[in-house]
Amino acid sequence: MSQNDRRTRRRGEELINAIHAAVLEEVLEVGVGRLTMEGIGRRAATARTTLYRRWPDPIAVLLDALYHAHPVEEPTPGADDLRGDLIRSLQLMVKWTLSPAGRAVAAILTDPKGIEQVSDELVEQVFAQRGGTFTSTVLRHYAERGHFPASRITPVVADIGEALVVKRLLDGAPPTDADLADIVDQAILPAIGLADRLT
Amino acid sequence: MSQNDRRTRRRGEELINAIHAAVLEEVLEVGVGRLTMEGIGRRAATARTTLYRRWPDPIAVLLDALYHAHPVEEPTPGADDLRGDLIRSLQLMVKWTLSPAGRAVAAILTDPKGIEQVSDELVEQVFAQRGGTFTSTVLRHYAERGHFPASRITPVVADIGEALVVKRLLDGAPPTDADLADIVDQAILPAIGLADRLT
DNA sequence: GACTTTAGGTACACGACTGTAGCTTATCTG
DNA sequence: CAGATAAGCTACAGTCGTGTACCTAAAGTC
Repeated sequence: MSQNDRRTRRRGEELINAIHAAVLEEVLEVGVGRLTMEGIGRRAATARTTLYRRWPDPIAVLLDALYHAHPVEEPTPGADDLRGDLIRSLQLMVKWTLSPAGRAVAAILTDPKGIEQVSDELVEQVFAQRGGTFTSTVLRHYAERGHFPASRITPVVADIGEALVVKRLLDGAPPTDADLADIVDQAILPAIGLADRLT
Repeated sequence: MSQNDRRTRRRGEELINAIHAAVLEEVLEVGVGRLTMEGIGRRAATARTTLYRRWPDPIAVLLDALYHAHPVEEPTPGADDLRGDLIRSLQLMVKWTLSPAGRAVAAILTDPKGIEQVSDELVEQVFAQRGGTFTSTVLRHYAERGHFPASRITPVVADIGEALVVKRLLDGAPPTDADLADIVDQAILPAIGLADRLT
């Protein structure tokens, strides 16, 4: 080892974790389209050869990192607080979306060639939740308990919260808790017929 | 001219239009991050030197194309049909978003480095409309005429329609007219207190 | 301490894109 | 028709990423 002689040499899991972290950072900076083995290796401070021993191309590294990322937290509707639980479910969504894995998924979804490259299994595993899971879990829970008719949970209604959060994120301004409360009060609750606004 | 001897040689506007069209196609295929002078020139069937004579880099070509693209159609609220006008405004939005220019703007907005490269003037000119313009124009029109209180047009409410359309587009399924009607009936109208659903 | 595994490093040929220079020639203008 | 303009083409040196081969030495195993 000529220069840059690091005393310790990472192996196995430790090394792989570093590479996973590196690829997630890299994709945020350059986008899916410009991921390179070079860039990943540089950021993880490892040789390209090491990467090629395990993965055939940069996308494979990225998908592997996502596969091993922490799963999405599920909203768990509590006692008797529809409004609060909706807000909390959107908070979970925001939290996940701002995490490295969440932002990487967003990068793939918005890349022209992103989704084509993803295997079907991974789509199931990682991407399935992105849909209407967050608020609709909560909505179904309260509809079953008679707080409002289940027929109100149409595909459109199930997406309102997520859609508005996505819009805010695309606009570059992650929603605050107050924004989330507004979304619940001014969009979701009216849509299910529970307009408890005081206008 | 050695091989590929084209009888006609394009000049001026004709050539530039071809280049503009080429860059818009190119960005849809490869994304903002992978735009190259090579690719644009290849697609427009022109020499790279011709491109360099006019633009310093691929992004400049793209922005110039957007600058010269047809502007966004504005929704024009009609006589007395809030629901119909809302649907029409969303139809305009979908139409624009699916156009080459619209999709190119989306590509820039979702690119990690996309927005940074855009000059402020162009943001004003091209991107300003993307916000809540479509439905909120209609909403303001009818609020002024007393169909519902203007105080209902909060930032959240103004974004509901656009947000849901964006969500559908991100999911890869451009909304049909029936979808747009559902969005209006099940999300926008309830939010402004005009729940004319028959559930 | 010897042996296996595997990360780190160097080197190389290949291909894509860059930015510039310089030439040829089609097209437009007066 | 003559001259000016600008598009088309070729060439080239430089940069960056690719994928592979091959060597070295650190980290683990017995």
